[in-house]
Amino acid sequence: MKSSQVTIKDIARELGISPSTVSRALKDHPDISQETKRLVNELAKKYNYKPNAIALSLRNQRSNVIGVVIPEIVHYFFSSVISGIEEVANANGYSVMISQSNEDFNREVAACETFLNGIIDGVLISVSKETNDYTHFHRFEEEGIPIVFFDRAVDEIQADRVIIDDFDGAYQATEHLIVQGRRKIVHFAGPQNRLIGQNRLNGYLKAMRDNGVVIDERLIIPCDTFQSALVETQKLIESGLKFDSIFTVNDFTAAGALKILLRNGYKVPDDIAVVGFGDDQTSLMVEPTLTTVNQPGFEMGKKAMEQLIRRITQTKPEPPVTELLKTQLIVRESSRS
Amino acid sequence: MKSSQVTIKDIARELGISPSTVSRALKDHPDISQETKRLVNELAKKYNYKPNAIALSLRNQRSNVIGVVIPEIVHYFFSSVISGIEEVANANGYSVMISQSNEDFNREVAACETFLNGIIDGVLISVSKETNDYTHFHRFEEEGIPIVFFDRAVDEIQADRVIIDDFDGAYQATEHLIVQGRRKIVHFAGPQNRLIGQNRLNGYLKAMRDNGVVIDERLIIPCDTFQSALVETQKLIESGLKFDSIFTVNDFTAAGALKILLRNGYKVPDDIAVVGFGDDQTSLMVEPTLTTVNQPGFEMGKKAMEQLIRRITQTKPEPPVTELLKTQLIVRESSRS
DNA sequence: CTGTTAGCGCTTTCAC
DNA sequence: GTGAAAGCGCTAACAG
Repeated sequence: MKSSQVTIKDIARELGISPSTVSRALKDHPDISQETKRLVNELAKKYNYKPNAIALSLRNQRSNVIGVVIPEIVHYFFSSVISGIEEVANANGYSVMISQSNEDFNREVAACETFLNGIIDGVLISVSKETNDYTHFHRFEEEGIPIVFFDRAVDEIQADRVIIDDFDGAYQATEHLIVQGRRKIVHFAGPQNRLIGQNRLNGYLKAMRDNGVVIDERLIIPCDTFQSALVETQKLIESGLKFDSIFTVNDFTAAGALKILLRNGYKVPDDIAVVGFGDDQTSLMVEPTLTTVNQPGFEMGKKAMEQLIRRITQTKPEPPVTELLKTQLIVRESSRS
Repeated sequence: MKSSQVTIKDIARELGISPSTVSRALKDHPDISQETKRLVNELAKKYNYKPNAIALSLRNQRSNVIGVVIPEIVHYFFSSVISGIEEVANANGYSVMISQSNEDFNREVAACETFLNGIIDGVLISVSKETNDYTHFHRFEEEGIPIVFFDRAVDEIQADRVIIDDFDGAYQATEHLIVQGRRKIVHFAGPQNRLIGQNRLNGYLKAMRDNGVVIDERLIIPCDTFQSALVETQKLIESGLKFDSIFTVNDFTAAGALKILLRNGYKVPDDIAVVGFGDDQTSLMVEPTLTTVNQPGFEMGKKAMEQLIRRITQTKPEPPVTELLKTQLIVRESSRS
């Protein structure tokens, strides 16, 4: 933000006309003569004139900047969401400001504080795992700044949300295994204090019941990282429990399970089938390729941003909307009989 | 950016004093009486007053916002860099605006254009693979906006850079293979219009020469994605050329090569050793685990942001600085004899 | 100790 | 068809 920017004043001075005329000429205002417009535009191009976004923001009370509060960018899913957000933002003249909470409550609050300084027109939020107090979100409501929650929503706040149909995704994945003839299906489950973990477990349970498969509680194991999957899978094998497949809460966990299975001499999918969740890039890279559930992250980002723009530009208030995005089962080698 | 924000004027009106007094009171200016300060601060707290960042930016000619132009956030490495950038930015009161080029030249130019609207104090850039024309970068120089390049720099622009010692990393990786007794080492090389691709190739070449290994040009193949590695590795095998190891420009390419090798019945590392670059999460998940070169992404982000802040706040011009970050060879199963 | 004024860059009434 | 003036929110020089 150094001083060398050309302003409307500079052009006006050089042409011996007033700033207001220049402003109008640049916006092709009908009152201005063709000749003046020509002169102004010529000079603007020559000096690479760009309207000063900050001055515009101050004047218009709109910055065309939106804020994103997101747990951790380093997950493929979240970075896909950001790409979707950016896609729609760019297409509509918005810029995107990003702040990570790193799943830490205090950082989330700090991120929201920063966004309350008047610079943003609206905010997209995915709530951190730690968060149980929602006052920092209320501040946006007070200021009249629209919020759209994505992926991780909060019931206590009246706002739009775009979320994944985790239940259905897990249901499809489990039913797929059953259709392939599997019955002793292990589930490596996510944390049960979060909806996402609950919904995926519930989808698994429902699919089992609907298909008359006996549920063995011992096959439902809390495990949601690559590292813990290495440990838990080995324990599972050594436990002597019979199982013919594993459905995991995410792809990293599946990759860990897969690795340990192979190292113990199991054939995948012949002996044990493996299904992940998320359609992370990794699912294509492991050998055999991993059956998984596609989470439309990019799509989610797009929808969330579209909804936010709708809120920012709406004239009359409308009730909050929840958009549920469908998942898609992607069958690959790790489960194909 | 709705209207409900409390301003200095509002507080002044309610207290029957002037806006300037309020402004001064809020900054604890020595001229203002304790009583007035108390009154002002009380009201400010009561109404949740926050200084309007946009007005401040316009006034100070500094926004405390920086821009980041980055190829693709969805790579673990780049998102680590962003985390590093954010870490330092937050600690110093800066906000971060992100724009992805998706390795597309036109999008990179568009991203730069947007950042030229006066909203940013400085910019961090990692150049897209496609970029061969650098005029859009020059615009920042003209406007007096400092640039720091990270990871993918450009010789044609005089600016700070924080880069990985790609040459040394590639040298170490290659020498490691040689020490393991490999001689016919394939290199899947990155684009040669980027320093990063050049340096990694050069490191490979130097290590070969230093160790008296004959260089076979046919074993140097342009290939830098998972998908292309699937194709190129198969072609390589079918070509009948003899090789005993592959060193790739990144881990995804290594993962692709690994997959095809295994599918063709090769044992890794017994028949063919594979070494990647980047220490992506994937390198641990594939089977066997992948020997790779650690790139300190988070560190890079921090250093780049620190350097940018130095530029933004510097009083007298100083010559450009290049910071070279050391890599570390991580030996895993894919190359251990 | 506090108020007035001017101005950051831009637009938009209102006036001629 | 064009200009002058006011104001978005804030601050700093200048006056008292």
